[in-house]
Amino acid sequence: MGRGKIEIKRIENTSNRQVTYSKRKNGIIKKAKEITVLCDANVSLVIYGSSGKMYEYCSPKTNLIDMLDRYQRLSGNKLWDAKHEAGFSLFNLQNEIDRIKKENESMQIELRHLKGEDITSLNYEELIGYEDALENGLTNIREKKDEIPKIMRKREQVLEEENKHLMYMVQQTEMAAMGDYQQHEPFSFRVQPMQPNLHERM
Amino acid sequence: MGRGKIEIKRIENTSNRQVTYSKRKNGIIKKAKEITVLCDANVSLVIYGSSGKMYEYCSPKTNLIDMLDRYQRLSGNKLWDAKHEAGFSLFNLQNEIDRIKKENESMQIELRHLKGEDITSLNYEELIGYEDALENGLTNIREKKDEIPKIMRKREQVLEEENKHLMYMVQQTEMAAMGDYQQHEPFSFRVQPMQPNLHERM
DNA sequence: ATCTATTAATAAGG
DNA sequence: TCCTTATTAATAGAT
Repeated sequence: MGRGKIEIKRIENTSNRQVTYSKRKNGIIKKAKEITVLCDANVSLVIYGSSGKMYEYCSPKTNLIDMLDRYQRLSGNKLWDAKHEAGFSLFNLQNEIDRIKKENESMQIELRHLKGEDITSLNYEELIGYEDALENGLTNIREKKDEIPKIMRKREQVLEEENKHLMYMVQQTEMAAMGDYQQHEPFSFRVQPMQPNLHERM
Repeated sequence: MGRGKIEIKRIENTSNRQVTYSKRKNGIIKKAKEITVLCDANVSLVIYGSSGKMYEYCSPKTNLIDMLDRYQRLSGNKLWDAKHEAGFSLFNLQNEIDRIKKENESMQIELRHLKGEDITSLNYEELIGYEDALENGLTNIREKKDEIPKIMRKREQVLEEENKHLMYMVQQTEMAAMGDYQQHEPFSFRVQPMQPNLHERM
């Protein structure tokens, strides 16, 4: 439908392709809106081209979640498998959500168990397993915790030494200033810290 | 584009609406496929009408997850907010996924911390917190664990008593059978267990 | 972006 | 649903 017929294959001329993309994109969106109004249909449409900009349309009064739910209800996995060749993807998205939710749930349960909640349903072996895990965790945590006083002591020592060094520098500078009345900013030099990388977490 | 011009408003005649829906649906899907091929575009399209059947198209080599990711990257939340009036929904779905993923991640971290892994970044207060949680969990788990031998002993006792009772019943029955040679199935009665609901988990 | 010749979509009818 | 066809709508190429 234009000055000439075109074959449906990739338009090699970049600017022609861009122009056609823009025109046809608008056309599709218009059609989507029209079918929505004319036929009480629900449409969800997302387009992006090589330019990168993405456009979307979703008919009012619905959203993709509803559409997914509806799709799930209306089509079994078998139908889905049959349609897979089209490159459909909504199902994958739902699958991902399901997968994450399941993961979530099992982690929640494990967390509760580790905290000693909801453990009525656990058998002896499971209880032993959690006990071991907790003991192990406790050992690790306590090891780390007990390290901290040592680190603090070390840090204190380093700070003390740095302090001494600074005191010495200050004294030296004051002495120098005493002998030089031209000096207006007696303490303007930069003292390099002796241990600049002492940043262990506490 | 037809025998007459039509206004873009709901077609009240049901069968006309159905027919138009079907034709236009095919038209949109065709257009979607065409723009995909002609312009290297990516299109995701879902349609359903009042009939209930749902159709979808998604261009090859992409899927909705990729499209969502791309959308997220290309458009800030502000753009999203501005577009909200359209009834768009993909964002909601992505938000849900993000939310669950975040939840997931923080649980994974908490689990690792409880197991004493990746604790280098924890400060003293956090370490104390985990220590308390672990001690508490350990107490609960051990309490439950220690209950089990008691339950087992109790169950053993009950079984022993039940055994005695059964022995007695068997003796009685054998005696009765001795005095009655017509009896062909001497042990065919049902012995009721004394404590039918002893099903505590082990 | 706008124009317009031409093709494509489709409304109405069978 | 499919076919036909008159008519409108979309758009390819040019400006």
